Amino acid sequence: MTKLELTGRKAQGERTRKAILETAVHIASAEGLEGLTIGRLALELSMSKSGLFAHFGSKEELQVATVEAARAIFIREVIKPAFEATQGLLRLWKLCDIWLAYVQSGVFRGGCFFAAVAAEFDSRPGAVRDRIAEIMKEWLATLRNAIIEAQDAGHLNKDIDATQLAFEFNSLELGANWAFQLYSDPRAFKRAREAILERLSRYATTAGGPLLSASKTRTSRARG
Amino acid sequence: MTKLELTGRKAQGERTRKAILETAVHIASAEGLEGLTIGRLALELSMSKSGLFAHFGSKEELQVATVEAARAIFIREVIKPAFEATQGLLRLWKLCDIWLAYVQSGVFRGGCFFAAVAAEFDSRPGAVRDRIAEIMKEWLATLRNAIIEAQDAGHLNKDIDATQLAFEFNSLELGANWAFQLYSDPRAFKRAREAILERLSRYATTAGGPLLSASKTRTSRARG
DNA sequence: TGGTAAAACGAACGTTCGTGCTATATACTC
DNA sequence: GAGTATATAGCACGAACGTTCGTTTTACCA
Repeated sequence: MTKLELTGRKAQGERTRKAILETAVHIASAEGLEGLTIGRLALELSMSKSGLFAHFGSKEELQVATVEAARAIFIREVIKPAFEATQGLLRLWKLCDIWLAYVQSGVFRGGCFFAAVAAEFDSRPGAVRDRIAEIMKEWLATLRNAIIEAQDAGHLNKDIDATQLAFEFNSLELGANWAFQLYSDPRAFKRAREAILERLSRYATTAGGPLLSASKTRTSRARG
Repeated sequence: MTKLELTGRKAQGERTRKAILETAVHIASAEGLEGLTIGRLALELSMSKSGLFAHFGSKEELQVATVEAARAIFIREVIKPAFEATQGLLRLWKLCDIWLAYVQSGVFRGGCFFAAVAAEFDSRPGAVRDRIAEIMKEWLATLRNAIIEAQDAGHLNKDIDATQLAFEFNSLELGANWAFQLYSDPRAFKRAREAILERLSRYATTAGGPLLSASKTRTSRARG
């Protein structure tokens, strides 16, 4: 019930907090969670530093909240759409394809939020780093699960190592993000897709193959 | 001649500069080029901020010099050792294997220097970003060249796309670096090696195959 | 309409940042 | 040993950082 009420004394604060975090995610994806300064954030939102600060209590809390907000966006924009596909090879492919499309779309100036902040915090112990590591592990586990489900559905060869393949797909996605951010070259996404599809089709059973080629043309049409 | 003289009025300054940059590379690999502050650097080297600052003139120049120093280390520790191998499949494998071993060795607290600073500066235009992009392009070109040489030597199938394969290898290396920095899991290197070797052996001709298996056992023995 | 709690503000705190300016210490040349 | 260029130090600056404080505005409820 408390989640649904849009008015009330506490409602305005909640709305402001949401607006702050939305801007925070955008800034942080480009300038990092440390480059995300409270003054800069306040300026962008036309509010006072102190008024903004009161919503969080410390910079670290702001950073953690920003990470959490980015996770919600990621789930909404990538995970959920991919999970509309039926479990199996198609969903696995959708997870990768939508991830790449989302990064390429340029919704965030800095590309993948988590790739950016993971590199920033991987040598900086604390609550922020811990949460980032958890969330990226979630993502890796989601990939791995999708692989196993595709195996269980009979779409994918059963004797491939799901952890290994998830690692490879994740690496290719990170590689595409890296190349696009540094060279603005959209061919990086094509290369990542090609590499992923090559593996999928090589490991696909006769039952899984058709699923894949159907998805491939559909995606191309949507992008072209 | 000027390069060889180790004494002279200008010599001391050169030596200090070198010492500064060596420390700078270590700090920057972990805390980033922006987290690399002049005060912190001076403290670590037991010298004054202004005395240190005089060697560079601006923070940006210090950052560029640090990037240059990291490049020199990378060439000395990865490129040169790999180029001792004969041109062809072996050298290609060495480039990847030594890169992974170097990151795994933990010489830098923050893992691959360039992976770290590329993520930090990819949305920050300027001389630093430009130099980082150039150097990483050099690395990608080195990989691509090694692939083409392996093809020319008859070790590798001629109809594979060298640019595509270089992208995939680079991605797997970045992925291993990412996983190791975030989870301290050395299995990430094993996974990257496995993925690279799988591709190499699949694309290897009958002439190239033996080269690879010889190198594989040699590396395993060296690491065990 | 008056009371009240939440929300936002403005000003200031102590630090640290990069960057000047000026002076001193060092080491080489003549 | 005097002269000189180089290398380092000391000190101060303006700006920005995260954070705290007391106050004012806003919006709901009785």
